[in-house]
Amino acid sequence: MAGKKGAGVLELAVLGLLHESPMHGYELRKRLNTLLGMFRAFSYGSLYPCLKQLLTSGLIMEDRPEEPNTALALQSRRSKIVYKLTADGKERLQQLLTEAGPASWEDEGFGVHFAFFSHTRADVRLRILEGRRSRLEERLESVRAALARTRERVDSYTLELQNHGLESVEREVRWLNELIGRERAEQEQQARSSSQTNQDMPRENGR
Amino acid sequence: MAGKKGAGVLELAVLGLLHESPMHGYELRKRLNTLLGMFRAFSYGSLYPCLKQLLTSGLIMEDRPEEPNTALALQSRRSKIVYKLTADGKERLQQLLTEAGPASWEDEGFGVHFAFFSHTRADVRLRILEGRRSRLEERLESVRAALARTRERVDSYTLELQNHGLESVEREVRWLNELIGRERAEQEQQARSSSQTNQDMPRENGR
DNA sequence: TTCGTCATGTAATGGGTTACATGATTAC
DNA sequence: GTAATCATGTAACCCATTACATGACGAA
Repeated sequence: MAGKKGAGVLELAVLGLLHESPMHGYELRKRLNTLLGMFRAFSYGSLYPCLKQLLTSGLIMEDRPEEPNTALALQSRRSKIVYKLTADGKERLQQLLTEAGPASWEDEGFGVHFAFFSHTRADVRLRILEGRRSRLEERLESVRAALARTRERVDSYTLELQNHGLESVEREVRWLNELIGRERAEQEQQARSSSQTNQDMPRENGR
Repeated sequence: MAGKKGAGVLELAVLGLLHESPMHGYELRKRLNTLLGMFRAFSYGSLYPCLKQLLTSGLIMEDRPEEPNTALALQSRRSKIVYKLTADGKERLQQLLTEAGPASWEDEGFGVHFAFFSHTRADVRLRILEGRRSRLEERLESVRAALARTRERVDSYTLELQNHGLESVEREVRWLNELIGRERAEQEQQARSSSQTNQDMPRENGR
């Protein structure tokens, strides 16, 4: 158990998708790439090794529905391999979904983490959104500073590029602001209704 | 000529920056990261090996300005190393700036290629912009198709993510449209003025 | 029966990061 | 004189890609 760094983004994505429903690799990859569509695309060369690794570490298992009545005794020669989560896998997924750190708000990971927000605790969601926002704001500030420093020394295409980048990020920040606002409103509403019924927020007992 | 794949994006970026003015590695990296600000950030761990490789392949050379009057006979112990392009390097840069292929319009390369558009031929610029646009439109189409297929089966966060991605890309397409429009207008104007004067005036009048 | 798609995999490679190690210069 | 920053470099590793190889299955 020492070391054994997970496959980063892919691990979460695979576990998350398999949690929604069991699947075989090929389909997994398609769902992956439509899910993340604009952000990333994985190839088989990374997916299958990842599945293999998850298998050997006991987070997923093969799940052959066994519908062999149809007179095919050896139907298993290079057929589909459907994977599903094990108990350990569910636990691992839960763990991944609970940590709100750089991995969850940097460029590589944010999309995937966001995609599974409906399985994520509300407070974690909020911290991830805020983390990403402040990350982007850092970037904005440093680029704006650089832009102010070098004003008039850059050619028009460079300027155009930096402006477009700036505007894109500003746009994402506005998007995050709106999401954060919604999350906060939701939390308040929940807090209100729970204080009404004299209950403190149940802190995610392990089910 | 056999093999010797260049260091991808970095090679172009380094050659391009050094073409504008000689620099040492540390400064190069800063300029690199402000130039590309929103898109990429390189670390020394990739920059210095790249410089080394460019050095050994003769595309850049050390350029010590030699201002040693100040009584420092051994001023060179671990001092700055300023690099500049060689003739080969300039040629290579020109070559890189002339090819309008996937490398120039895929996500990884587009920003860098665009950043040096002022050193790029007008027709190449146009083809790169159009290449990127059609690349993005492909992506839009496939995501929209997927979205239509799975409508109502996805949870709200996934939907939110996909929508945001979609809008981001649509926005970039609009940006590209405008740039392409400008480029075309410029080309037409140049064509017009050159046809106007091509009978009695020497062609090639630079401003 | 052949072609396109579904489906699973591996080996070689690649481009990059992190963490580390160290020296030089500047500001206080 | 010491801390921060400038400046150069390397080794170990990581995540993923490309290209390849193979096999099953349905439709023309």
